[in-house]
Amino acid sequence: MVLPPAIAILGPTGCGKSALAMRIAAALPVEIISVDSAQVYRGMDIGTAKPTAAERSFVPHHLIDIREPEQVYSAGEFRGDCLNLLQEITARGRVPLLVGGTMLYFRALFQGIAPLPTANLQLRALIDARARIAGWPALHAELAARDPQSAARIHANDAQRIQRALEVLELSGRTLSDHWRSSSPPSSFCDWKICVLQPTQRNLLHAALAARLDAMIAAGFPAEVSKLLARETLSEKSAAMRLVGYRQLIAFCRGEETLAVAAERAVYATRQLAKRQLTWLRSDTLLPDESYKLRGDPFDLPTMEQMLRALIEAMQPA
RNA sequence: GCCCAGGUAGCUCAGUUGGUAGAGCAGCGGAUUGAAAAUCCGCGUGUCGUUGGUUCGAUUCCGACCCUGGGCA
Repeated sequence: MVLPPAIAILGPTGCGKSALAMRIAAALPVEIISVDSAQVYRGMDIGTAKPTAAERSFVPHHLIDIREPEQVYSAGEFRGDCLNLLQEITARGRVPLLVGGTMLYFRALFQGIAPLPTANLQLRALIDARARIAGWPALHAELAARDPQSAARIHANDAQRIQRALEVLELSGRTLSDHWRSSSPPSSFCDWKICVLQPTQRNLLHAALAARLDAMIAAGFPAEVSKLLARETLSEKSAAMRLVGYRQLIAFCRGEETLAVAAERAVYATRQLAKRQLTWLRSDTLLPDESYKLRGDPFDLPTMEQMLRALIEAMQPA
């Protein structure tokens, strides 16, 4: 599959991806596709650092506010939605600009993803119940008997992946490894420009993240969490309520912790998220070919200016 | 000034009946296929406050001093 020309910006949380995107939008006719598993949720604006109303009216944004917090979204759905949007935006004569930090979504787009059965909440509840009695290592042993390849790859403590592997077995009668063999092929994106924002000084990123959380709290983040907690349909175990910041502020909203302590733990969680994102950026399984990449340190302003100019020049219609 | 309790990893603390020490959190590295801001794995040398004494050997016992908290004046 050959994808139409596009620009992608990927980098850890809080490193200025959106700001760079807005500067590109000021110079090129783009539409933004959010590659962010948290910004899909309606009503979760402050804590997910969603683009402002002004930014969203200045340039069209896609894949933001497409789910209620009770619902789920997935890498597979993202791939489908994104491929459709790439076609539509290109047909409108504009350039798709992908911006985000959910690296699994980027990989699903760049490398393809196997056509697997979708999540089945009933079946998951069933597997959870069995795990409570027998323990996850026992279910891992069961997986080892039915799908040795996946069991060898998945750690006995990794409940989430053991559950998924068993779920796929039950729903399709085939092993995960078997599905992977019929994986959709990697896309070809030779006309793409991929900007990788990779901070070289971790302390600068950490300072930016702490400052950003303070700003979020000043902007009413705790009230946003309270409002979500008041929804009777929303479980604290749901994916949305486990998001960085939200999960930690719940303790404050229930009066179990001071704001200072909850905020400190939220900053820890944010730093750990950024670290995992940086691990993805260093991995060579994310993008197949180094040649499409423009790498830069977002805290090194001259480098960023240079990158921006090179990018706009490259995408300028001939 | 006197009395008491402390001083051990970046933080909170455990421990060593004398053979130079380990948890949680933080941090760092890695994995990552419909929950991915999720989930999981790996990584622990630090003047054991300082200094003298006893001892083959002291972070541990004894003395002095310094610092912190509490109490009494």
